[in-house]
Amino acid sequence: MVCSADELVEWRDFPKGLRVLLLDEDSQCAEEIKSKLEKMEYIVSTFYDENEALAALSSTAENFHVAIVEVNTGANHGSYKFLETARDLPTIMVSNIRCLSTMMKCIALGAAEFLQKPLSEDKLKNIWQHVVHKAFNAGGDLSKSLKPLKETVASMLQLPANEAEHLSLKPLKTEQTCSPSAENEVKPKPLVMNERFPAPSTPQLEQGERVADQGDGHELPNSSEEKETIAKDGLFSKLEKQSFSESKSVENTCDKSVCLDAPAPEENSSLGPIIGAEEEVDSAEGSKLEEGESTNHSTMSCHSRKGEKGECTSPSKRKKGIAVPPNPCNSSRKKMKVDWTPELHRRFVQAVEQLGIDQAIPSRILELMKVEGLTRHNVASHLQKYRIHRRHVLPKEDLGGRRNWVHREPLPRAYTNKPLIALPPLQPSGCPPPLFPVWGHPSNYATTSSIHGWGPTWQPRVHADAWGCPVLPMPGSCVYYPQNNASSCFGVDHGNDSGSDAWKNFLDLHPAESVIDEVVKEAISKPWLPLPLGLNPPSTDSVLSELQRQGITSIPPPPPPPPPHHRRHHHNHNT
DNA sequence: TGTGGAATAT
DNA sequence: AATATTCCAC
Repeated sequence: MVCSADELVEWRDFPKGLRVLLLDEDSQCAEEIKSKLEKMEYIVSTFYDENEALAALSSTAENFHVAIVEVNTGANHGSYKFLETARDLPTIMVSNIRCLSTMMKCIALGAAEFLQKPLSEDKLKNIWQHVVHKAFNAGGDLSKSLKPLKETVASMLQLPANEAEHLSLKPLKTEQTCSPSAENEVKPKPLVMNERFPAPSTPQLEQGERVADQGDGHELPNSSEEKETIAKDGLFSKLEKQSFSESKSVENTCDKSVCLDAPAPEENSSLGPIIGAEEEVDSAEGSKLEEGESTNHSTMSCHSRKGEKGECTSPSKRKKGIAVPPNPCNSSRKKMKVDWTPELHRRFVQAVEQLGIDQAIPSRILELMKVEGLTRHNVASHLQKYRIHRRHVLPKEDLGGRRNWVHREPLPRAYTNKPLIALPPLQPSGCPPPLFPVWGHPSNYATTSSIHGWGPTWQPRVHADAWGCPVLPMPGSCVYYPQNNASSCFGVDHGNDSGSDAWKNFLDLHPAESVIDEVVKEAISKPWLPLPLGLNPPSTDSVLSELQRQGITSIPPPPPPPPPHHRRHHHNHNT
């Protein structure tokens, strides 16, 4: 793995401070291992008796980051006991024996790895990987010693902690929970942490190493025995102390990200992929929103801001020059960018419909949407676009004489496509909708991001609302369009899916009632706008008759002609 | 103050 | 292009 100088500087004494619980009945052996570990600046606590070890563990569980336990065929049931007890401590089994079943058992019981003695320095040196792996892949029950570790590592990698959070274990799991029927099918490929932090032992060691029986190692960023002289605290020690005293190790993250980010494609080994996030660290107002919005990581993705590769700390960006201590914890957290997935958007549209286009204001929409973590700003922003789209697209389409949404060109495949996944019904008043999995990570659908349905080609079929995925008249359930199927919230996809013609027709002929409602409302409030049903000529008469047919007879006096909004104008406050 | 919205920034 | 931010009249 190629590391730049900066990187090396940053990580050179990385494993330093990692606390290792060493359990080996053979004191000789234990000493040996301990000595090696200490040479690498791991902090070792040796136990010759398993109960002792367990006792120590239970009293100060969080004091260890990793355990190395010796197994021998003999009376070692203890080893298993330890293994079974210390579940959340990454445990590496070591042994002289080569017994597949023993190995198997250890692994099955949760051992992080099974190493064959003798232990090479390389093997020992890299045990930190298990710690990191555990930190990022363990469930919610992260031991206290691992949490700070995780945060810091994430920080150093410019990986928003919260992102790391949901990337790790439970990542896009949500999907299953909310859409029971969403089986296997085309589910969005979850961006799992594993992809980023492959289990230490096996595959990921592409750098070659660590298969239980071979004893070799590879060079890691910290390949530095000679660096022992460095006075700096090891990362681990820093971590646990939570003494994020902005020691440069933290601040430098930016530079690091730069250098890590830059590397050639092929070299993106374990670190490569992780570093996707560059973002200026503006702690100040960043953290402001943080609390409020970061609450639901499951919903929002934390994208990094594009662009600014290197200038993470560009001073020019900071407001008022208020120097905020770069707390590693938030320093890497960014404002999250809401990804308006089809589901989220659908919710939005539904809320808008429910309120009526005229009553639809951010705060109310937000309320109706019941999406935890979503902010009024998010909604406002979306609403703005939504309105713009309506204003621009709808009328325009109308000009063509016939509505585009009437003649079906490219049929929004999302509505007709096979991978429809039924979701539990939306309860307008019920519990907040389960959040959807994928609005998470850019990388999840990087390839589809461009298709957000805004293109000129996009034509809602049922008018509904140009934008929206109309709420389909599916009794009791809605549809969720897996994001990876190249149709984002607007479900644009122009394939011809013959198999779903019936469905298409159904939709064409039976717009959802909510859609109709909306159409009616809009027709009432904005008679000057083209009638949306698309089935009628856009003449006033038609509109009126349609309305009457719907039982609506009272029509408010036409408000002054269009000029929609526009009030004061604006001066530039650019840059 | 806080909110809705348009204008702008990223 | 999609979102976030900023700005400003209420």
